[in-house]
Amino acid sequence: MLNRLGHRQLDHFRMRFSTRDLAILASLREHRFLTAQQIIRLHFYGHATQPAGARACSRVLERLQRLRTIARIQRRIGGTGGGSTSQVWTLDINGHRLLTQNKTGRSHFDPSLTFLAHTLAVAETRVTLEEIARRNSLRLAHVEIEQTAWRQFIGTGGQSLWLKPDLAAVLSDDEFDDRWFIEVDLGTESLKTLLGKCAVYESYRKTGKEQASHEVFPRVLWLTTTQRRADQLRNALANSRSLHPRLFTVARFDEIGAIITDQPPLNGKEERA
DNA sequence: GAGGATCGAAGGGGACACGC
DNA sequence: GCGTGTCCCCTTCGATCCTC
Repeated sequence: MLNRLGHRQLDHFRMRFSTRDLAILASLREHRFLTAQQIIRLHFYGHATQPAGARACSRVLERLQRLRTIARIQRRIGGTGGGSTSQVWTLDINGHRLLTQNKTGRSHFDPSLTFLAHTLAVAETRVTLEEIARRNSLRLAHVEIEQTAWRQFIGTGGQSLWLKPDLAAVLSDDEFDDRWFIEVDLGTESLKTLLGKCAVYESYRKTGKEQASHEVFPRVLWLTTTQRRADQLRNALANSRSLHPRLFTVARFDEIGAIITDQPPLNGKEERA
């Protein structure tokens, strides 16, 4: 295992890294944490068989770990079925330095289970969007994760407010762009909190700021883990008098494909010039 | 209900071939 | 020599079934 690399060593390794190596590091920087399974789905999907891709991925991750560009975190997130506990990876000290050119770099930390679960759920949504795009001849033209997706605006009272989507995405085909703000709900917050977030979306929509840049306001997709939770949120939105009824779509995680490919646009799809 | 047996999915390692 | 692709086999571990 290597220790922290010096500048010359960093340059040497940067030149030796393949495009895919750097893409894996970039994905880890973007999402902070990814399971091995998500890395396979993002970067090793073109192999003859799924196990071949998994094996190739495993070797690449081991190599990157030896160079201290990535690290395995101790905590594992369980899935369904035996052996499905997936290893969770994050950038290590040399990975940060390679990508950011900074002098110090930083080592990874062991996150709380709640934080990790939410971060991985957001990553899972992004990976799923990539797969939907591949399957439907679409392009995930633009994607912003958490902080990069946040929007600052001035509220009606003149106060500075932040809209904080978990993910902002643009799916494109030859003619149209579909814009989405996506919120990942793991059932850890109250319905009141969720409706509060919806109200922030409504306030932001009324500023016209997003429409001025892209002509349309993105549809807001709430992804929930259970049908019960989806129904509760849907009912709460329907009973609200202050929220635009067609602005919000609520669905379970496993419905995202149908929602993304079938959903009619809010104000008409944005046609590119 | 508790504990053991079995099943199945996924991870991991060895080996070989191939290309650069 | 090194990285990569593939196949094969073993191990691990949660879910499920079965027996008591």
